[in-house]
Amino acid sequence: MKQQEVFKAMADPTRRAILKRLQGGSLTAGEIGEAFDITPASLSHHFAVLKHADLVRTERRGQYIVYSLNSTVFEDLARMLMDLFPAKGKAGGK
Amino acid sequence: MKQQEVFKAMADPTRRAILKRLQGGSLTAGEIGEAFDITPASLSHHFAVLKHADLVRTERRGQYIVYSLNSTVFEDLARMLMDLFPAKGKAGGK
DNA sequence: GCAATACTTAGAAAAATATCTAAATATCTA
DNA sequence: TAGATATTTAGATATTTTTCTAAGTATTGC
Repeated sequence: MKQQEVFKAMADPTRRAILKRLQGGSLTAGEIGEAFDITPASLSHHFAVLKHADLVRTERRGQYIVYSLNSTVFEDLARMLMDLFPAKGKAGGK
Repeated sequence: MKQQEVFKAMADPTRRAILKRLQGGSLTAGEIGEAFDITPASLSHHFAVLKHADLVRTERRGQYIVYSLNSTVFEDLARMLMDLFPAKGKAGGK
């Protein structure tokens, strides 16, 4: 996991909202964009950041591009966080 | 939890390194600073961001100011992430 | 092939962030 | 109280990020 890229990606509220929209399942770029008051170009930039962080996956379907969540990275991130703070009850910790 | 503040705080590598240093226990601002090639003023700015996100707690001890982790927020953040991605195995999810 | 649709890339402007120097505040100790 | 140490605040500058407009690429359907 590229930690820096992932955290940077998560730091923007628009991007977090995009991820949230994808919770329900895959959507095309256009479908995602409907929810935001932002140009397609700006949206595309956000997609690029999310993709670079490997938080989303893409697949072309005809003239559409379909985005979906990459749950794996979320799991890694959550694990990383759990690792970052000292376990209070348990002995664990890397 | 102020989600936006927390994510923004975590997005900077220096701040994540500060948090990491605090895993071992409380440290004074100066002790933390030893590890970084950055002025006390800049460091202080990072402390302010971390404090604002409630990721660290402070306590004055004489002329020193002692910083320590606030594990609670890390737990909240980890939970939030688990919530953000669709549970694959379990049925859960808010 | 040509026009329409969906999306991305390039380049510029605006806004936010990180860093610095200088000065201020708080506390200790002589 | 004065001087030294620890840290923060203020204000300026440099860098990064977000957003936009305009132009480019890919695909569909006539």
